[in-house]
Amino acid sequence: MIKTDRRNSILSCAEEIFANKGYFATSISDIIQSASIARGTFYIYFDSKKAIFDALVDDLLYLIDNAIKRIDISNSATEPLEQLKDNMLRVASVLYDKSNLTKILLTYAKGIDSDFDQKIDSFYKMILHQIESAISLGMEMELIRICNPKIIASCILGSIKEVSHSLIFNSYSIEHIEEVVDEIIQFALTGLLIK
Amino acid sequence: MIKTDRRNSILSCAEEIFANKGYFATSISDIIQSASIARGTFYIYFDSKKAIFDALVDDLLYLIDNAIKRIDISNSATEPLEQLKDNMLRVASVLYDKSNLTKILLTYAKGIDSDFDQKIDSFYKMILHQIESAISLGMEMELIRICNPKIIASCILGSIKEVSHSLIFNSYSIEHIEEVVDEIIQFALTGLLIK
Amino acid sequence: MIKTDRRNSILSCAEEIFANKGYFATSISDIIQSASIARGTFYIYFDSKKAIFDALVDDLLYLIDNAIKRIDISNSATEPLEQLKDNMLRVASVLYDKSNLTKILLTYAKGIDSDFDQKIDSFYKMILHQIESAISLGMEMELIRICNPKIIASCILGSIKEVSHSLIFNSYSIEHIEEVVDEIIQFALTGLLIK
Amino acid sequence: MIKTDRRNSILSCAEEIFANKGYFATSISDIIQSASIARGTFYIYFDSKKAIFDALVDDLLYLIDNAIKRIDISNSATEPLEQLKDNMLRVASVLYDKSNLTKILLTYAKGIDSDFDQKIDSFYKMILHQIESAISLGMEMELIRICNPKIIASCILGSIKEVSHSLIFNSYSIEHIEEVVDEIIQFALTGLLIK
DNA sequence: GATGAATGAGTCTTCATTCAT
DNA sequence: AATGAATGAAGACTCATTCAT
Repeated sequence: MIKTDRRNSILSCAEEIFANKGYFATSISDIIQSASIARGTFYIYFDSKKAIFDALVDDLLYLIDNAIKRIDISNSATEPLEQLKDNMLRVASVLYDKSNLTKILLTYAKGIDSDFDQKIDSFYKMILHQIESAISLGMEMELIRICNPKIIASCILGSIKEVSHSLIFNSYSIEHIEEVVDEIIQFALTGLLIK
Repeated sequence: MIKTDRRNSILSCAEEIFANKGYFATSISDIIQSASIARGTFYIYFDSKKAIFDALVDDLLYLIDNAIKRIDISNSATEPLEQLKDNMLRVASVLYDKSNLTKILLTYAKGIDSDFDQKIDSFYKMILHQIESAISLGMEMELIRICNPKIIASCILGSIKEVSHSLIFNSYSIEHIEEVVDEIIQFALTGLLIK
Repeated sequence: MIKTDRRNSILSCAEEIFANKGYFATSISDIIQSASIARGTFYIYFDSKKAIFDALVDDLLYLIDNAIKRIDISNSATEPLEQLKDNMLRVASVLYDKSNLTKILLTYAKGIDSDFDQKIDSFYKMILHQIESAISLGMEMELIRICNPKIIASCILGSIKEVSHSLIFNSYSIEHIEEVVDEIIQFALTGLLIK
Repeated sequence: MIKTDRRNSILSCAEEIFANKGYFATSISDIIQSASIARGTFYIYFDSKKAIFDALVDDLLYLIDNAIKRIDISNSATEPLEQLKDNMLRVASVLYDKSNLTKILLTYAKGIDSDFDQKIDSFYKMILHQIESAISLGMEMELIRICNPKIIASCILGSIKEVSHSLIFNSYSIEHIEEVVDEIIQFALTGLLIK
């Protein structure tokens, strides 16, 4: 088997197992059994259990990061709201496509490795920071009411995480995604009260 | 030492360590060292590592559960919104008081034990269900606009989780809590757009 | 079993096995089997395979070091030659007593650990340095002919090592030791030629 | 590449690595990387790791063996002492030329393989025996004083080993070799005492 | 002849749990 | 009740060797 293919095959087996059992409950034995390879073969492709987990998480973080485009507020651009929705749809599509990786990310918990903990932390901080900036900008442009951008950014990130969690662990089908994104945006923009 | 006191002392040591290192990175050695007891003593009070973790999480789940009162819509009661805010403040106060337990709950990850995974899952499902019911009720009473209660319930739970996460891991002081709760409620009720 | 006893028992089993099979061919399994303990028990007493080997070698180096007394050339002291012989007898007695440790030391080879390699190296350098100093002093005192002290120090150390090797691996009995020491001293002092 | 050349190229790479890292710390990976060959290629030329090590050591043992000529005591021959010195110079020259092999031999330790251990052992025993015979002969010819030939043979072998060790690991230059050999011979013949 | 992906036996090490004192 | 020495199952990782291409 070609090296790249084998590597991908191992990655994909590991992905599924990590997603279902979590990092600690997953053993190298689980992975090599699922990938039908020998113990040593695993270590040709990955330096350690940590390393393969890292590779998987990196993949997803990279994809999410790339799915988010900075909102362009020049007049020539499409409506900021439209761009926001596009961003969310792109992210949603990544999370949906890579639902196992998303499970891993959403149920990731401290304690594997401090470098690793920090990487995840930094990633979420970066996302929070982007949301916060967007809110602050909206406030300056008087599109968004006065609020505490830090708290609201957390609300928005939390909403996305939790909804994703709900959907992925209840295996929603892709068709509903746009509806879901709309619902979240609507909620964030206008709240729940009847006007 | 009285049995209950010793048990509590072990619990409280374990709580702090679990909160800071996570379940897997915490060893029985860590706990008995911090509690200044012998290895055997630990097993007099708790059946296993799982058991003490379970006891800790149960504590918090119980407190949170008790902090949430079903909203009373009889005329004699206070405003539903006021009741909602009181609920959130009570929960916030529990989370704040038991910040170590909250850390444990917020960074809990799959893989300790399937019974355990399910317990956490059920707990959140129950919370989601309560929020969902409240929203549905609000819709019936025409206080709340037409929306998908499942999704919105996730948004609200996610908001609360993520904001709590933010606050606890950045050690906010208790004084701000009411402000934070207000901000979340305001966000959920009226959204972000300027009217 | 008392901790110290157990530790010593493990040490002594390991000593024999290391002496006979060498560091690499000795496995932890060999040691625990010989000591009749469980795998985990070994690690209560020693951090690693390296660590127990280190402890053993340290023991011997310490004993050898202590057996060597600096030669006192004040008039009040016994003859330097007598002191030299006493030193050699004391060292010989240590090597004989701890013949397994001596086997380990004499057949030690690079490659276990660079820190470790250096420790052995330093030890021998220190011994060489002491011999060299003694020779230089003898030259100054005009007891010893002009020679290259570095080379001669190596000859003397080499003689001692090789003779020890011969004796230990052919299990000589202790009674001959004084005769052997005398022979070496005689050799070093007057050489082989008939005058 | 011609078969012999490739074989030699592998041998020479292995030689250097074994010399610097020792047998156990040297992996097949180290060798094939240094020799720029594929893993399988190594096994075309050598049956195993042991086998290549064996080949290297054999080389040196053969050269040393050949450098030593039995001392001819017929009247027509040169002085026995001159012959002795020639022997030592020839051996020294081999050790110097093949300093990596010499490093390997000098730091060889038990545990690779019992056949192998025995081969080294036998080699040294053979050398010891030759020295011992020469001494005994010298005693019969009344050139050498009465002594214990076994012990003295060990002293001489040990001296040569240790001095070689010193020189090789401190990278002496070839010019000093004759001086060193003279020093050792002088030491062995006349000892250290001022007459 | 050459390659290098694959193998799997073998090692070290960890740690939750037990139990005699 | 308390102790802590002992346990051993289980896990991660290494590396000499093989073999299909």
